[in-house]
Amino acid sequence: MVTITDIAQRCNVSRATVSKALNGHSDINAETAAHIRQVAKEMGYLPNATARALKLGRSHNIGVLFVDKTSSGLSHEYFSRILESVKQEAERSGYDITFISRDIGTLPMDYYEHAKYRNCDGVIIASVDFTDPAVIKLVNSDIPTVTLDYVFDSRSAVLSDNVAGMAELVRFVYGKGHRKIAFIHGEPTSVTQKRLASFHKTCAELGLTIPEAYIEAGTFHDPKASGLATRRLLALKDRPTCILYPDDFSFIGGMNELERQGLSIPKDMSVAGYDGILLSQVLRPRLTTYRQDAEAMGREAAKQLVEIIERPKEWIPRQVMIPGSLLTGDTIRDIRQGF
Amino acid sequence: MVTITDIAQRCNVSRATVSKALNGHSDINAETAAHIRQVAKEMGYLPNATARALKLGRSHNIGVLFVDKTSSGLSHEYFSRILESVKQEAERSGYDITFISRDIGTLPMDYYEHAKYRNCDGVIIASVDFTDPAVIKLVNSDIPTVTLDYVFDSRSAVLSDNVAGMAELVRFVYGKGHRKIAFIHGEPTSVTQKRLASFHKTCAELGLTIPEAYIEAGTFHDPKASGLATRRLLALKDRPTCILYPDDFSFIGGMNELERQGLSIPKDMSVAGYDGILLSQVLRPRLTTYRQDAEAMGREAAKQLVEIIERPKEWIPRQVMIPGSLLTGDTIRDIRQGF
DNA sequence: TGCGTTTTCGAAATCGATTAAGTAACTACG
DNA sequence: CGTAGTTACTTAATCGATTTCGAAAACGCA
Repeated sequence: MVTITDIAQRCNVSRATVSKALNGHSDINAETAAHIRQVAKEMGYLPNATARALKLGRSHNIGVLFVDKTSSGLSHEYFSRILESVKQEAERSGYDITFISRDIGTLPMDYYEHAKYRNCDGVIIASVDFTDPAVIKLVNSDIPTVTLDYVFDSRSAVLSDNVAGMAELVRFVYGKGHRKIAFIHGEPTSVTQKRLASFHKTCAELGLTIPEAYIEAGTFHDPKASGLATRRLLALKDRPTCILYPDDFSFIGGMNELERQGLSIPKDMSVAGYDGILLSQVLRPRLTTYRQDAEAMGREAAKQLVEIIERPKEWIPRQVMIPGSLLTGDTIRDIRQGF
Repeated sequence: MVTITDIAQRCNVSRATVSKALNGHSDINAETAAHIRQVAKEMGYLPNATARALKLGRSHNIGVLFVDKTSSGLSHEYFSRILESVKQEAERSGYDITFISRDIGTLPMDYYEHAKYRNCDGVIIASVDFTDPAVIKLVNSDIPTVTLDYVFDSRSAVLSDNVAGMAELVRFVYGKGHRKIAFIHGEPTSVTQKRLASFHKTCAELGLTIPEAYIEAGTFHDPKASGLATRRLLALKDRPTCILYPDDFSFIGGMNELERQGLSIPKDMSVAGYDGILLSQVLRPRLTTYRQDAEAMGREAAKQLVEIIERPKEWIPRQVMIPGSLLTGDTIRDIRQGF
């Protein structure tokens, strides 16, 4: 590896001069600087990120904290899209991405310690149990963090607009004439809480009274749970005409159950998902769903974090709400009178 | 952050002694070492990975190279499973994972330069265009690499056993009485080449003559292409009784086309996928497919790489073949006489 | 006691880069 | 001409850890 010392010898200047020339300091003669840069290029010089990090106390490395659980980790398209987007935006600003987890090697570390150990300049947190003490410790530490879909006091967060999304979905369904709308929700997370509240609020605004039985507890990313919930809904005396699922993937369970009972979508039952993953748009009929803008979320999270890292003085914690968009699909039947 | 110097002062010993005590060198008195370790723990000492990396020339950081294309990057479950598995195994050995890409920040870098810049001890390469000069440069460099599903000379590789997988799939289908088996394959990659060759070889061994028209060119992870290929197959005078798809996800396109033509699976057409992603096993009927053991592949790749990094002398390039397993599913109809 | 050996620890160099402080040499100006 | 200011560069310290070499102390044995 060619180092700054090699260049210095070759140019008959000190290492300091090379460093300054390469970093564009003003106290180096323009010609000298140009020559040094030229030689550096010829020799194929690359700065050593490690040495730089040690000296500057900045690693230009961003940690990402995603859970490992198969259920909602990288296997979930929503999160893999976010990750990809975070990565791209971070790289545009000169940052690399490193995964943060517990227990690196034999030493037991918590998330904070791992991030410190790796000198991460900041951490992006998504898809974790936000009540985990280790997560809370990290968020309350000296390391800048940005969370996704969860707000911590005095910390920046990027949020998918679940309230608007659910409202839009319900209004769309209502617009197609549906009055009996069931909702299978996910685990009791803050996301679920928001969607549920928005569901109730929107229904109330529309003058709908939703029976208790139309609200079913399911699980994110779990077709089996959705299948069972669907079965319970179909067993009701007064069946809903439309079922909203926790997410697109778990809808598959509902799809199977409907098929099993000989009901066709959307003729006999209207359905909608949430997320707008690739699968939802290749199914036929195309699934009506609300697409979360994972790309924008990842991008925004990375931007926010870089901002905190590079301009800590002027930084003020912000919660950025990212809107999604309705994918109308073909799974909501129009049951208005006269249609 | 508490450094080795802090501990040294607190213990009234030199930094050298602390370092040695912490690393278990033999020239430190057992009691002294124990005391130092005790104090280090009390003070919450964590080694600085950056400083260590600079001095030792080893970063304990593994780069992973995945393409960014939406088609087959992280959004593909096969690769996200591999990544997760690589990460877990790497962490067990004390390594972290960093993404490698071109152009970090403003400086244009190729993969090799990026890996060098970050002092990666090794790189795991998957899901890329293996003919890309930048990839080839990396593979032929001084940086240890392990490739997935592709072999470079004098380099270690971990391979999914596509030959055995396809053979097993074909034999299973044959065992159910099918003689007219069509195969929609993916892009002309080495994986496709192997599956195709294995398909032909197995058919020959079974005494089957497969008409040219039964071999269709599709695209991985692309339901649309599979849908079109399916349509062409269904338009044949002498239709196949079974269609093998490039992968589980792209099968969705075939599923839609069959549905559109009023054909039911497996009554009117038998089908099989490849990969064994979650989706395949929540569909009803359950998809017959060959599950690639992505977890084992990621684990093995990480193990191999750590081996190269830590024991470069005794290392010999190896190609490890990872077997998968047939998921019989319910999409192959038994059409044997008398059944 | 004397000399070689072992044990235990420290001083100092090192990894590659950055930067504060210092130093020539040169310029400007009254 | 002398002083102040500018320009262009160097010296040396520094980041946090590791390691070679050396040295003092303790020990062993005749």
